[in-house]
Amino acid sequence: MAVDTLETRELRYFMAVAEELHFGRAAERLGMAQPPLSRAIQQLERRLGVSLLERNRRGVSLTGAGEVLLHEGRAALDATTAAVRRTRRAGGADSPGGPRHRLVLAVKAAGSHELLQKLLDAYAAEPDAAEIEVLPCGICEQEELLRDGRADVALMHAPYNSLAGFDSEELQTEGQIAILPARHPLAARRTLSLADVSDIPDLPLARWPHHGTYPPGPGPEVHDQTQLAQLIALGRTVAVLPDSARAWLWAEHTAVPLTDAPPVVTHIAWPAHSRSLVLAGLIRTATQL
Amino acid sequence: MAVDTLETRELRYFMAVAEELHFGRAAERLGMAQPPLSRAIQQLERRLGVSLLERNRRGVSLTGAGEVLLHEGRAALDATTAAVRRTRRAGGADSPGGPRHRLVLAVKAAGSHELLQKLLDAYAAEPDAAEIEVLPCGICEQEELLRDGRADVALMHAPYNSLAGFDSEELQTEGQIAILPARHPLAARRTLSLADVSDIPDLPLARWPHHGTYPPGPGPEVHDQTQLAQLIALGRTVAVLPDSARAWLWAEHTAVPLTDAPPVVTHIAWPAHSRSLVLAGLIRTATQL
DNA sequence: CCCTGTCATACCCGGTAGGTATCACTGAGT
DNA sequence: ACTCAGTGATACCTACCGGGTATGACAGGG
Repeated sequence: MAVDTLETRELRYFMAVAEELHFGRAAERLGMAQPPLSRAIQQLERRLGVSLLERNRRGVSLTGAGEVLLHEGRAALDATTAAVRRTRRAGGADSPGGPRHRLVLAVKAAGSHELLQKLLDAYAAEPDAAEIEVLPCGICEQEELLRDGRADVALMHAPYNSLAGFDSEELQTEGQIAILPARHPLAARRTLSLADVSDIPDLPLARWPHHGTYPPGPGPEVHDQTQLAQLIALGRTVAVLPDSARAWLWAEHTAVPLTDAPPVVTHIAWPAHSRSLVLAGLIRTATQL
Repeated sequence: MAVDTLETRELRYFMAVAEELHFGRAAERLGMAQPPLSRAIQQLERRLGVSLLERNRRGVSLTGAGEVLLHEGRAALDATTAAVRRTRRAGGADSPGGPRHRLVLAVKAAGSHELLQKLLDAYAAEPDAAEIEVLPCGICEQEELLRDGRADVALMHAPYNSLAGFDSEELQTEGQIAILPARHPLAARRTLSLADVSDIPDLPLARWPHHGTYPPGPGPEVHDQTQLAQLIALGRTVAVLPDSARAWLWAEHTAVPLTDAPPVVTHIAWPAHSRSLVLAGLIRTATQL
């Protein structure tokens, strides 16, 4: 093999070891025996001319170069699986007499429902509209879905989502509100500040998972809107959300505008290298809403 | 092999065929015989369950899925070679007693020389400064260098460079000037508009290569600043450039501010997934200039 | 009608990825 | 201190498959 190539297989092997930090478990995860895995990693290190793993007594740790390959390799593997997924999708819909591409649009479940509705309606009215599959997902998951090709385009919400690495267009800006139990004293206020709601002794701020982990804090951990709504209704927590959350308020909830919360900007985002005409049509529709 | 994997080798093979649209030439480029290449592509198509190439009599053309794989595969291959390059760099400098990472900074040759100088000086004064290798490159080449890992960070100039797919911070904004032959009548003006300089019959606008190709137009094709300077001095062309180009004007040149040209914004840009501490240090220095 | 250019098929060979058995080493527990 | 459990490395074997050569099938062009 050429000395400066890196096969997908080798990369998968290395990622498994780098994540498990244990050859045996990594081999098990890969569905193979440990010795060939050890050998494969050694060959990889020899070919790259770089030491990737520190074999200590009792376990394995990453060298500096190993850390780099862990990060860069993740991006490369994601790009590869994205290529497979998007090619398969393009091929499956590639019927004769006009390619009927289908786009997968990732949206935070129940986020900006109104905007999504308007977008889908407007796009469906376009003359050469493709089929749009809506893929609901958790917070922050859009980025991963775009990167590994499970989605082609996403609605994202700055500053909750990071637009880094994607192309995007701004769609709408909204203020944020605090959603409180209606019986709480603060619910009577006309406006609130972030400081007001972040330090209520009997009403700690709810915590959402961010890239799989919850930020530290006293508040309850919630992972969907229903859980959150219930906890607020029960007077156990308070949440800060974009204006459009008013659409699903319960009777036991009160929404109070926040004066100093950063505005939430909804973007339509897609992988920067996309060149699909279908995607371009959807983006055009979205920006003209 | 698992049915949903795509080996780097297969991707390289497909890219060669997709670009050459000819199995024989592609095989030659890959340094192999044609039959195994044909077979490899067939296996790939079978495993993906998608037809990638249309084998017409007398040649080959891409199907829709093939077009998608050509684009997505390019990104995936770039990400893979980037992983190798960056890992090698990290490993080479990984001497005991403190990793001495080295960053590669891509800059448009002779672009914003003053800013670059300030940045390098300021960064070198930092307590834990790494070594910065400056990689001069042609117009628009920064993006490619960042994508395939030959560079870690770049100075880019919106709107000439596209920041799509990268993280970036704004460093400076400057106006644009027209650089004319000093003896030309328009050189006497205090200011000019874009319309003034884009339609001078005897002085067509010079054309720079953009991603390898020249835009159409009557002006001369130039690919470096010296060529351009000479053609202007000879009274053959006019150019629109950022303010900082005043630094290298010749005696035979006259710079006239443009009133309606879009401002040029210099950014420092890096791959969105970068997590390197060394890079973070350089970026911090840059934004505090 | 042959000849040329193109991609596909048939067949063979060698390298190598992967399996099993085992070794070498080290830390923990008694 | 000795053993034992757990780790990664080594040795060796096998089977698969990636790659080569020879050739076929087919279409256009002179």
